[in-house]
Amino acid sequence: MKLKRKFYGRPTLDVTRDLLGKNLVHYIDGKRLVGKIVEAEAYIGTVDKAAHSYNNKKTRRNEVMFGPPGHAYVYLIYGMYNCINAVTQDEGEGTATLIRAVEPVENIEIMAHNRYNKPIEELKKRQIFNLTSGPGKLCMAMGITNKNSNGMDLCGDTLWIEKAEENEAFEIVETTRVNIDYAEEAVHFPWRFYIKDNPFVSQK
DNA sequence: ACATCGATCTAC
DNA sequence: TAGATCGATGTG
Repeated sequence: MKLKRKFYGRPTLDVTRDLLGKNLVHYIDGKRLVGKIVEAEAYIGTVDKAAHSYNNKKTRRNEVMFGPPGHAYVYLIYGMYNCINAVTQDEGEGTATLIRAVEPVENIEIMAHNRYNKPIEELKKRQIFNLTSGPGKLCMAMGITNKNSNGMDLCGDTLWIEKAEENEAFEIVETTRVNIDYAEEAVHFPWRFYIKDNPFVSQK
């Protein structure tokens, strides 16, 4: 069942925690690419020096962050990778959740092709666990780019998040975020959440 | 117009 | 641990 806009229009930390165990779905070329969200981080612009939206700064890149909740903020990073966020809270607040890792659920063989250009049978075990275990990796595996997905309505029919049919119980780990060394005091905010012991959680 | 850099990943 | 790679951003 597809998450509704009301789900996203809540405090960012609640949304971030609650996204764990949900399925990210990209309907592309007539196929559902699906991954279970196992790691996510909150970015809360007003008080967060790690956020693109810090200090209420709107730019052409991050304007989607300031739009209504339930939309995808997808940006290009390091010239070659994409990262996907879900916009949260209320319009104008500049808050979002970065999806950092998923576990492949449907059409993993397409993800293998998107990542390694090889049939899945030829992948080594460590390559399987490397398919979607990071924000850039999962976007590559699921065919999500800044060009095709930035600003996409997550309540539409192309890119969305849905409740899984069933979920094993899991424990949530709450810790500090990754690769934001420049963010001064925000470095210490415990705004990274992941499913304990899940092998698709990103390293470090 | 131009220099800088990044919410990353891979290969060495 | 260094290098890839390029659009967005800030500065002049």
